[in-house]
Amino acid sequence: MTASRVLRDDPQVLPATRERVRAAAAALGYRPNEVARSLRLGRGSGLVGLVVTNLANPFYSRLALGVDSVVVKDGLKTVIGNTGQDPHAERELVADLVARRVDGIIAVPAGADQRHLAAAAAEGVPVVLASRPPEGFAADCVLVDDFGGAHDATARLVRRGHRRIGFLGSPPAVHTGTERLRGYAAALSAAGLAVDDRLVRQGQTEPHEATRAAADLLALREPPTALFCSNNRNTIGAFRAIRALRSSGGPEVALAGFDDFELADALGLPLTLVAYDSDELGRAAARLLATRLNATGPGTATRGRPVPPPRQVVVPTSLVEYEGGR
Amino acid sequence: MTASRVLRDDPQVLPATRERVRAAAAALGYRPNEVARSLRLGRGSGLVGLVVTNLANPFYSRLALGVDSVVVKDGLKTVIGNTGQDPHAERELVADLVARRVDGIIAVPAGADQRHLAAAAAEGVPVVLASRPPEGFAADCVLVDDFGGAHDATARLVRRGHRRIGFLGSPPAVHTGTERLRGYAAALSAAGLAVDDRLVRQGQTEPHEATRAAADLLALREPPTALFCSNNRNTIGAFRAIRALRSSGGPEVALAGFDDFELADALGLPLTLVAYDSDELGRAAARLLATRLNATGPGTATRGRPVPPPRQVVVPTSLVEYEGGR
DNA sequence: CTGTTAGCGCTTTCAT
DNA sequence: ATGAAAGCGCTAACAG
Repeated sequence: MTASRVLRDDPQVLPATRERVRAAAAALGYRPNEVARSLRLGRGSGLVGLVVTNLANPFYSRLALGVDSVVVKDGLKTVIGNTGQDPHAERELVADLVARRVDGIIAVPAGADQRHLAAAAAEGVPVVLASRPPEGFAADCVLVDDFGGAHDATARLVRRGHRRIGFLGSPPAVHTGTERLRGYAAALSAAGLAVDDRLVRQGQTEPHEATRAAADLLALREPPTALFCSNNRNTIGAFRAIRALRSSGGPEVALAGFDDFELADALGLPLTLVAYDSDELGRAAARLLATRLNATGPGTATRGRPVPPPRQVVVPTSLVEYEGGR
Repeated sequence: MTASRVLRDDPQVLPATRERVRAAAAALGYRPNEVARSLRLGRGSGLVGLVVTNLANPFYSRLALGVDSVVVKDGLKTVIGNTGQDPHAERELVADLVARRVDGIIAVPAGADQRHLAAAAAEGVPVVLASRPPEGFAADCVLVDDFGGAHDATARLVRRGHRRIGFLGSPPAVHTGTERLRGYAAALSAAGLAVDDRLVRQGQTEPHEATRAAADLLALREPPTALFCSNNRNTIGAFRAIRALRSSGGPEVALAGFDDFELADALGLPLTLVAYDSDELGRAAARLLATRLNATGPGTATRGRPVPPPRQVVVPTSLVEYEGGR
């Protein structure tokens, strides 16, 4: 018992005793069992669950890093679950995190169905959404200015004289993709241009799929003179198609896309990118979670205390130009 | 009690009762508390700790993905801890993972001091090292063929006629860096060339540092005609220095490096890279851990049963050539 | 087949 | 300032 007090820095211990305990603990290499602690304390396990679709995508790894940097400061740890786009895996993962009594969940849901997250929230596990808004339940969330960023990038292409601008994006179920499509469409409308469905290709998740889709667009009878891509996977894929076209003597095609990425300056092609701080996205999500944990007390369902209303943070975007000169 | 049995799929339950329990559980949205389970079972927490220095480096995120893909199949989860090169943070992290009773730890230690990992292993938590061999204690490990890969890449530069080849690498404390330096040196020796210390720069961790170091080498009175870099951060940094030199009318400098990376084919510069399957590195590490968990039983210190000897897996490398044509 | 007892390692409460 | 008792949610071992 006294040992327990010492190791928790309870002041109610005689300094001499404390030292003896400390010495003994050190000698034995003793560390308290965190599993037993969290069981007794009734709080969560001191873990924050992070649910992403693909850690290999730098967007998600930066996000994870941002989350972890804040989470660690609160003495918690991050459990990363990778779902690989599989909705079933995501459901299982979330349920398991809840069973493990994580203190909170930060998720970038893959699809539109968020009932599993709603269930987690209902069981008293605070949920923060990153990059997608909550659907059908209340939760904090951190968004990127998808609409604005896409709008600005597209508008810039228009201002440079492009009238036929293709769109490459993720599957329609992904919120960011559709928001960015909206931004693209709005910029066209504002310029008095119609959205030509034949120039819109949604559904590419990996660069090679995007290369294929871009090549399709560029092979049309009336091909676009510029492409706007809704994420880094599509931009990289489209880049390869454009480069191939150019090296086979075809016309220059302008390229713009959402997400900045490493080596974007080195591709030998002018490139307009919508940049934002993806670490900050993670940090902001973790901060929202921390606030909520402080407000409601970790682990327990809201016990009487007033629940703060859901908050939403929007991370701003900016346009970056890469000259592509060599 | 009966409920407990049902939810554990214990066959000793009347089918009718089982259904009633299942129905009740579903109705209540009941899920067993994993924290309590692991406390009672005495096993670990069903978590595998992964310790890396920088998740934003694609090498580590791929590794993490590989680890997770295998770990999940065994019904476990991965806790990722990012240490940001800080040895102190790494010590704390490992101690904390042990206190959380993770079933095992997979680590890519940042420095040469591995006493914290040895301590974890001594407490009965199986440790698997990735990309560095254990120092001063027994543990399974997965290595890349650092020496061979570096040797082959350097030899190829030599065969192309280069006689002054610079080396850019990580701090000397990093095992891979020194092994790769050895491979570089061996290839030079084999060709009758001496290692010129003025052409060796160790210590760069981030691309911008590598750019600086490469620029230094290229500004020497007798500059190298080729550079070999011991990891992707250095290769990318060196690339920028070489590109800058070229665009200011300087000579062409050949570039080779360890680690393949996305867009390496798109840099407009010929590039020789040492490629290997970094997902496989993670998967292999996780498999080693799984084997050991099956052998010793999770959580408990080796209780009498014979402990299998440490195993070592080496992931092979291959050379990849990127033409860099535009 | 189902229920009772006991205890995993810790901490809160209540003595002393 | 220290210790004894009880219990967090679960399950192994033993009844019934």
